[in-house]
Amino acid sequence: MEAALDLFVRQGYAATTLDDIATATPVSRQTVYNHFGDKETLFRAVIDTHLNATLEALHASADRPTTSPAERPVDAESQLNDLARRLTAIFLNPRTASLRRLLQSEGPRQPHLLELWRTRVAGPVWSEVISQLTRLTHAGALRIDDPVRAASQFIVLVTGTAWQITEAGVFLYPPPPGVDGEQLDTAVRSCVALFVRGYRQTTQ
Amino acid sequence: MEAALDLFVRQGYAATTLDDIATATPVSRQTVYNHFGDKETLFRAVIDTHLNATLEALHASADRPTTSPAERPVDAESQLNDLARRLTAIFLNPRTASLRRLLQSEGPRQPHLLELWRTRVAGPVWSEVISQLTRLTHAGALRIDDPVRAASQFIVLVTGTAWQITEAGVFLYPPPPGVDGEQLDTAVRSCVALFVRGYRQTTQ
DNA sequence: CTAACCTTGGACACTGCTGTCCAATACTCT
DNA sequence: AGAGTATTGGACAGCAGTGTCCAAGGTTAG
Repeated sequence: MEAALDLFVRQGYAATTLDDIATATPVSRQTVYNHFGDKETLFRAVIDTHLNATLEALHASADRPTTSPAERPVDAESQLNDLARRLTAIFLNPRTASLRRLLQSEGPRQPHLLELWRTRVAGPVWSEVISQLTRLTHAGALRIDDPVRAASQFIVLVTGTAWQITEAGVFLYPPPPGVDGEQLDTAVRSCVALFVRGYRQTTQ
Repeated sequence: MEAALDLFVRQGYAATTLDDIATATPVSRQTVYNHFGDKETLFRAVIDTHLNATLEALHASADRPTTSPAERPVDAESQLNDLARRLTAIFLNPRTASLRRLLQSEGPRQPHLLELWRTRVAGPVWSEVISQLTRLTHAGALRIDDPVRAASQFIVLVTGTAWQITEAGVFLYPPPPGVDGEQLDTAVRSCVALFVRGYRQTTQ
């Protein structure tokens, strides 16, 4: 299954043959047909499986931080750094990243898959960011008029930067810089710092 | 040619047949073969053509703002708003957007195309942003220690927001909101405002 | 008008992929 | 060990797409 996902991601649905999958896998082509009957069905099963795995990882990650609630000092920057770290972790998780790429290339022809992604993955992430930001605003640590917009900016900053540094190679100027965890961390932290500075004193 | 680009973008290279292209086009399949001889050659020609068009548009856009040089008041926010507007214009230009999507899906198998994009499109954009930021820093309007990082953040904020609002549909929570020029403009301006607030007083 | 050239559509060989069938083999469970 | 089940590889039909060929029209220029 991971092999299938990998091939679909790297070569696209149309260009991936069942022979490719079979040879990259401990099972034979015939067995694949026995199980799924169809290339299309296999494809959906692959997506489904990995989407569910992503969802579980997401929920597991969502449960963790709630354990240390609002009692601790409202240091906006450090809290947002935590949030940003979680965001990048989700974003860069190999499974999630592959799934994202696959949906991006093959999604337009699978609208219900996009819908699933939106409601089950993007939705929770957004609402978590929004709720954290409003909480920090109510606590007086930030001053945010439009939490949705601020959340959008936060997400764009953090994930965009993570994307740039890792998969970046594709479009950005400094050619593939060799993924460096430390470098990524400081870059993300710098984004959070920018965000906090921008939303600390003055209003929109 | 536009039709071919469109089909390649929407269906991917492998899934697009020459019959598709021929029927979407005023010429016949045979004529396509007479001109290009090969599907692969056609593909490269398509990319090449549109990449050159993108380059021309880019240079045309790059020439314009240089005409009003550094004499005018150093109002960081308005100048960066101009820059951001140009960035989004380039980013959302239909030709450029299609090309970007195509390179993203089909790029890994065409490394030299990626190289071209990097050096001829991404490179100039980055260096322009960097030079503007350093200029504003020297003029005392901003305080930026690491212009490359700041440029990265600026680009991520602006283009990421533009992407979210337009093509977004794909991944983000609020489903396709119907592209609204005004809405986009205020969102981008809000990003610039955030950036300026973040880089105005303090350092990092 | 005529000659050279280009386009068109239809036919076609060839290739590679999907999906099926089957007989041989390996595995599992009791 | 033995019955039932799953897996394997090989062969194969059907299909779709690429690239070629060609003969019939169209177009352009002298």
